[in-house]
Amino acid sequence: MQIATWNVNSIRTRQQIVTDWLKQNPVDVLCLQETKVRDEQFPLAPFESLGYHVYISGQKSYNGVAIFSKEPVTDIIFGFSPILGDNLVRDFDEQKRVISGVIDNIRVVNLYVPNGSAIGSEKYEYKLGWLALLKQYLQNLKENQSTEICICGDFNIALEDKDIYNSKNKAKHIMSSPVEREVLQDVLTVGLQDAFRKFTTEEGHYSWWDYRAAGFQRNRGWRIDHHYLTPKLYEQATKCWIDIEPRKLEKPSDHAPVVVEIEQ
Amino acid sequence: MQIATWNVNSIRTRQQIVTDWLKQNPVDVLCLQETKVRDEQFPLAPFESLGYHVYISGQKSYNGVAIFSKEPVTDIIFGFSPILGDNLVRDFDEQKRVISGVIDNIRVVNLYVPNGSAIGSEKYEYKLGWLALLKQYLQNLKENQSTEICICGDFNIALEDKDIYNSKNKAKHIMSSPVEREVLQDVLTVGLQDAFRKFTTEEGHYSWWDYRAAGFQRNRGWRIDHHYLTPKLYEQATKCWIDIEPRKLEKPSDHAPVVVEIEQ
DNA sequence: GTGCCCTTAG
DNA sequence: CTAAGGGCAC
Repeated sequence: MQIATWNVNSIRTRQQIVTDWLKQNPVDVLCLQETKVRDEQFPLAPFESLGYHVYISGQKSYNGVAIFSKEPVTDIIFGFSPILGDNLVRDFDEQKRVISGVIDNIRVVNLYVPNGSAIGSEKYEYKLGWLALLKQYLQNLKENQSTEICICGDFNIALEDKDIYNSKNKAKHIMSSPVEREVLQDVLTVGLQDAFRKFTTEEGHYSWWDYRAAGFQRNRGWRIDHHYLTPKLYEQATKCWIDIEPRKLEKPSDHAPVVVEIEQ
Repeated sequence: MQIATWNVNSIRTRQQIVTDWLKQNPVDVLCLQETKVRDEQFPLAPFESLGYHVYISGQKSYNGVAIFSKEPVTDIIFGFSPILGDNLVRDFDEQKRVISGVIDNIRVVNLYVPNGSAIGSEKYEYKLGWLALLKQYLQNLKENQSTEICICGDFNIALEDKDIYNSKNKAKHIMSSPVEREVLQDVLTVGLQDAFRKFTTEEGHYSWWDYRAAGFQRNRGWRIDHHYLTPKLYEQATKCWIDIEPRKLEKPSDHAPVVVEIEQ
C-alpha cells in the first residue's frame, strides 16, 4: 500500500499536474494540503474519473485538506473537535487543516500544520498551540482506536539541520527554531517515527522549495512534508521517497509529493 | 498597405495571440487598444522581433493604446493636448486613449473611445465630451496637415442597427443610443467615411462579443471597431474585413481585429 | 467572463 | 514568486 502526501497550493490551479502524476503514480491514498477551495467548488470529477474516492475539508483562499483513496474510507473525522470536544477547539477548526479516516485498518491523519509566519508572532503562538492540540488528538486516537496510525502532511517544520539546504540562522528561522522542533518531537512521543529516515539518513533531501529567489533551481530546499508511523507500520514500511519531478514542471506547487510504501 | 485595429484587452495576456496573428497577417500597421500596461512594462521585444517599430501610450489597469508599424512612424502625437492645448484637455489626456502618427503620408489616428458605462451616467457624459474634443482634434488636423487621415480603433459605438446582433432596446443601450450615434456622425462630418461599409452592406458582421452569456458562441456581436477615411483614402481602399479567427482561440480578447487595405 | 489592482498569505 | 479574493471596469 502506498500513501502519498502533497501540498498542492491550490487544487484548482494544480488539477492537471495532480491527475498526470496520479496516472504515473497510482498510489492507494493521496493526502492533499492547501487545496484553497470551498467544498462546493472542489473539482471532484477529474479525480473520481481516475478511480478515487474523494474526501474534502476546504475553505476559501487558505488551507484546505483532502484525501483521495482507491478504497472507500471509513470513519472520517473532520478537524480536532470530534475528538477533543467542541468547546476547546472550535476556533482551531475554523481553519481546515485536519482530515482523517481509516483505510485498510490504518488510520491516516492528513495534516496541514500552521506555517507560523515569524518566531514570536501571533501566528507562531497559534502554531505551537495547534501542535499541542495535535498531541492530545493523537493520544486520544491511540487510546480509543485499535488501528495503526499514519500521520502525514505538511508539518512546516524541518526536524534536523540536515533537512535544510543551509542551516545558517536556523534557530531564528520559522520552521527550524528549537522550540518548534521540541514541540514536534513532543508530539511524536505518543509513539510515531519518521518513515523517510528509516531508509535515508543523508542530508540534501527536500520536499519544499520557496518560489522566491529561484529556490528550486538553486536547490535551496527544506524537508517539511513527512509521514510518521506507529511502530508496527514503521516496521512494515518498505520504501519512502520524495518525487521531485512535478516540482520541475511549469506552474508547479512549491512542494513535491512524498510517498511511503507499507507491506501489510 | 494594410492597417489593422485590434482591442486586445491586455497586451501582456494577449502577447502570444497577437504575435501569432501578425505572423499570419503581416499588416503594415497595427493599432492596439486596451493594452492595460505602463510603458515601462510593455513587452516590446516580441513585436520588434517581428520587424515592427512600436509606439506606445499606456497606463496601468485601464486604457492604453499602441501603434506597431513596419516603417518608422513620424510626427507622433500623444493624446489631444498637443493639438488642442494643455489647458482645455489635460484632464482628458490622463486616460491614454489617443496616439497618432504619419506613415507613408497617411496620418493614422488610433482611438480608444470611452465606453460610457450607462446612458446618463458620469462616464456617459465623459464619453460625449470626449467625442466633442475628438471632432475638434480632427478638424485641426485636417486644417493644419497635408496628409490624408485614417482614424481607427474601438469606438464603442455601433452606428447602425445592422451592426448589432439584436437591435431590441438599442435606444436605451450604451453604444447604440441615438445621442451617441448622432455625436459620432457629427465627428464624421469633418470628412470621414466608414471603410467597412464601402464593401459590405449586409447585417451580421461584428467585431466585439461580450465575454458574458457566451456572446461569441451565440454570435451576439457588435461592430464597434472601425476605420474612417478621408475621401481620397476611401477611394483607394480595396478591402476591409474583420478576422474572427483569433476570437475563437483559448483566452481571446473580446474583440476581433479589423483590417483595411489601401492601394496608393 | 475576463483582466488588473491591492491585500493577505506563504 | 505564486495564489486567492474583493473591487472596479467593461
